[in-house]
Amino acid sequence: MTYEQLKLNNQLCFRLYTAARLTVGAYHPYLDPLGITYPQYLVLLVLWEQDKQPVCDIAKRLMLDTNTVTPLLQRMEKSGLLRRTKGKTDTRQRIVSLTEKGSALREQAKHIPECLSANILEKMGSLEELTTLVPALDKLIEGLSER
Amino acid sequence: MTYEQLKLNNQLCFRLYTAARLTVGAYHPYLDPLGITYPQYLVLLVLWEQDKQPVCDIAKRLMLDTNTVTPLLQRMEKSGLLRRTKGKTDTRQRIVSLTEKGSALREQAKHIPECLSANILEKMGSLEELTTLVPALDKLIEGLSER
DNA sequence: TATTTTTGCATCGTGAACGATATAAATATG
DNA sequence: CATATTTATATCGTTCACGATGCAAAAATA
Repeated sequence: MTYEQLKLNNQLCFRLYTAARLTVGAYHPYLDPLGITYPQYLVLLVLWEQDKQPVCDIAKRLMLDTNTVTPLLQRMEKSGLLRRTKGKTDTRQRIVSLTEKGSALREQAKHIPECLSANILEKMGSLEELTTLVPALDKLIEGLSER
Repeated sequence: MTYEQLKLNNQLCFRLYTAARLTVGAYHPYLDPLGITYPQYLVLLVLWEQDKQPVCDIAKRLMLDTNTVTPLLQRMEKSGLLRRTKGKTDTRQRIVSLTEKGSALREQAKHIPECLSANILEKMGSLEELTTLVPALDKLIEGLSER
């Protein structure tokens, strides 16, 4: 019995960790001109789908905790992408809503997904294998996220 | 033509990003008792395979830059897991070698991969789908990492 | 050999992630 | 109604990830 399983190349998690890092990196050429980071882009995706959400709903959607999301939102408020107002029914809540600037970015971001697909397609030859990733990742995420 | 592609649920990268986070998180119960983080575990995996490597080789192996790896190694040196000595043939290099403590951790870490597999198996029912991830992730990583 | 370029490592600053902890408001329970 | 618990958010500290930059040693080139 050796240490075979302790070899880096046998580790699924390292692949996920690396693939995620590199994929986020592939967004840089498209997000830099908009002046936003990838996590900020994710927040915008959520708000573009539905504006005016409390912090906890955004956090749930991104599967992050508020201690990650709150500072993220504060930075985004500072850069004028959104506003954080006190909730009316529940005064503990902070309702996050897009500013004009935040809303307008949607139009500029519209083509990012296809740009990225094209980019990856060019580098990989085919997107076939990537689509097979989706259900497996979903199952993994579901398994690891249940309490 | 709508903003369909801008929906969070249609984003592969978000899945990768989330799956990676959650999987790293699944290591916590096993790494915390050893007093190391996941990136530190990765460094140890590399050094356990081959001791006494220059910083750049470790960085290459982990597909990270030295500006990430150097502080990581400095912290690990501080906690007594490794040493960083000046290279003899090439004095620019810093040769990283395991200490007694760093080497000894290997025995304790030996069962982590199978613990994690068992853990995930329990939560997902089957590991079948996960093995299909490996070749797709490898191809993605290769595509995104070429210069 | 002298000069240029590249390489290996380090430092700095910023933005995340996340554990731990705090606080006030809402809700549940006695 | 009073008290206990939960919930929504925030703050703090540590560790990463990474762009930008600096520096000295090695390698390449003139």
